[in-house]
Amino acid sequence: MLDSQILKNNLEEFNENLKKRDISIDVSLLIDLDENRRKAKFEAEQIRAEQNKLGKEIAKADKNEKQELLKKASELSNNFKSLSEKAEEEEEKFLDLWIKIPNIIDASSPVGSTDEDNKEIKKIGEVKEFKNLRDHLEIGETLGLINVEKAAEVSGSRFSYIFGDLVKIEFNLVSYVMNKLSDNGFLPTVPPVLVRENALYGTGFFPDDAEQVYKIQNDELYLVGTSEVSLAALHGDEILEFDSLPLRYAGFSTCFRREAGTYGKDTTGIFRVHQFDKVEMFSFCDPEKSKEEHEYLLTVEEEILNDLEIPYRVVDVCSGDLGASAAKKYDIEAWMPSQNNYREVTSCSNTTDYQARRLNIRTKKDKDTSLIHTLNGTALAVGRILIALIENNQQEDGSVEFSDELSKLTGVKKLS
RNA sequence: GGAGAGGUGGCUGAGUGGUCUAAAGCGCUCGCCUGCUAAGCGAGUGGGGGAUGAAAAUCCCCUCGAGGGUUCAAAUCCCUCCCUCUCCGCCA
Repeated sequence: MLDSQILKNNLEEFNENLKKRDISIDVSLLIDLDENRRKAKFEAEQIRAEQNKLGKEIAKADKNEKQELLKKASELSNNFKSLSEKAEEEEEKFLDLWIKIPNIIDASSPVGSTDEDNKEIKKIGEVKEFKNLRDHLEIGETLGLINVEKAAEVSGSRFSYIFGDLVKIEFNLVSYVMNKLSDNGFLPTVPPVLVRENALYGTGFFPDDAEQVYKIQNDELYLVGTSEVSLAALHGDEILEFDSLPLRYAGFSTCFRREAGTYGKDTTGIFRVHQFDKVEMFSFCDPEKSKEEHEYLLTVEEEILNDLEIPYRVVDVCSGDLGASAAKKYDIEAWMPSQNNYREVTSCSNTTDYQARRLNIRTKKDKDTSLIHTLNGTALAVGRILIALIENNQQEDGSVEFSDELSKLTGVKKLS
C-alpha cells in the first residue's frame, strides 16, 4: 500500500506511475474520497472531544446539575455515533480503492507492457549443442526419476512424483544453498505454509492474486505460494532495532499455486506445477539501503547458478510485468535446451515500503520511526533447477552426467 | 476433542463503571553528586492519526490481545474471535 499523502504532496509522481503501469483509474475520485474521509473523521473527533470533556464534568457534578448534563451528553453521544459511522464508511470507500493501487516503480525499471519488454542485462555461460536432444520429462521418465501420469491419477494435472537420485539431489542442493546463505548472514528458517488472510493482504498477494491461492475452507487458512508470505509477516507490527538491519532470512518451504488461467501453458513435466519446494531469501532493510540490498540478493542468486553451471541471463523486469508490490524486479532465466529458450528460475524484488506499510513493520532511527523496506529473492526453486540440471547435462544416450565440481554439490555424478 | 485459568506500557505487576491523564517497581535516557565504579537524588521515557503553523510548538482523537455491544461515560460489564498456560484424551 502507498502512503496516501502522495495525493496531496506528489500527485505528479502518482499519475506518472499509473501511466507506466498502464492503469487507468479515476484519480480525481480518489482525491475526493481521501478528502472526504479526512473531513468526516475530523468532524467526528471534534464531537468526541466535547463529549469527553462533558463526561468529566458529569463525574464531578452534583445531583441537581447531573440530569441537565446527562441530557446534553446523550445528544452528543448520538451525534458522535452517526458521525463516526459516516467516517468509517468514507474510510472504507477510500481504502477499497487505495489498497489496489500498486507500488511506485523505481525510476531505473524499464517501461513496457509485457515480458517481451523486459530488458536483458547480461548473459552468462555457454549454451551447449545436444545431439538427440531430450526434454527433462523424457529423461526423467526413462530413468524412473519422474512420474507425472501417476501423480495426475492421484492428485490431478500439474503434480509429480520425483524419485531416487533426484530426491537425493534436491536435499543436497537445499543443504548447499542453506549453508551458503547461512554463511552470508541469512538465518535459515522453516516457516509455516498455512497462513491467515492477513499475511496475504500484507504481502500484496491479496486482493489481486487471490485466485492463485489455495484456500483451506474449514479453517480459514491459505496455502502459501511462496515463503515470502510467512517470512514477511514474521515481523508484522514490530519496530525493529535499527542496528539489527538488514535482517536476512532464508526460508525453505513447499509452495502451492493454483496456476489458474494457465491451461495449455507449460504442460510438459514439472516446469509448472501446483506444488514445489523453494528456498527463498527475505530481507528487512534500512530504507536508504534497499537498492544495494537488491543488488546483493541478485549477486547471491547468480553465484548459485554459476556454482550449478547453468547458463543464464539476467532480466530487468519492465513496468507492465511487475507485480503490484514490486518497485523493481530482476528475474534470472536459465537456459532450457528442450525449449530452446531462457526460462525464469529466480525472481528478486525490491518492494520498498509497500509491504512494510501494510504489515506495519518499522524501525527507529534517531528518534523517528519509519517504515523499513522489504526485499525477496529466490535462492533455489528446486523443480526448475532440477530441469535445468537434467537438460543441460544430458548425454547422447539419454543419461545425465555432472562435472566433478558440480557432482560435489548434487551428491550424484551420473543419472542413468 | 473435553475441563479450567489468563492476556494491562520495553519487562514485572496493581487496577472490577467517572479524579485512569494507568499506581508501584525494574529497565532505559539525560542531569546532579561522587577521584573512577556502584549507590543516592532529580527529570524524562510507547505507538498511530489529525488540526493550526514557515517552523519551533500548541491542541485534539485513537490505542490496556482483536472486533462488536451496553452506558452520558468501559482496562473494568456483555458477546464473538485470536493467542498463551495447566490438566485429561489422541498423536508424528
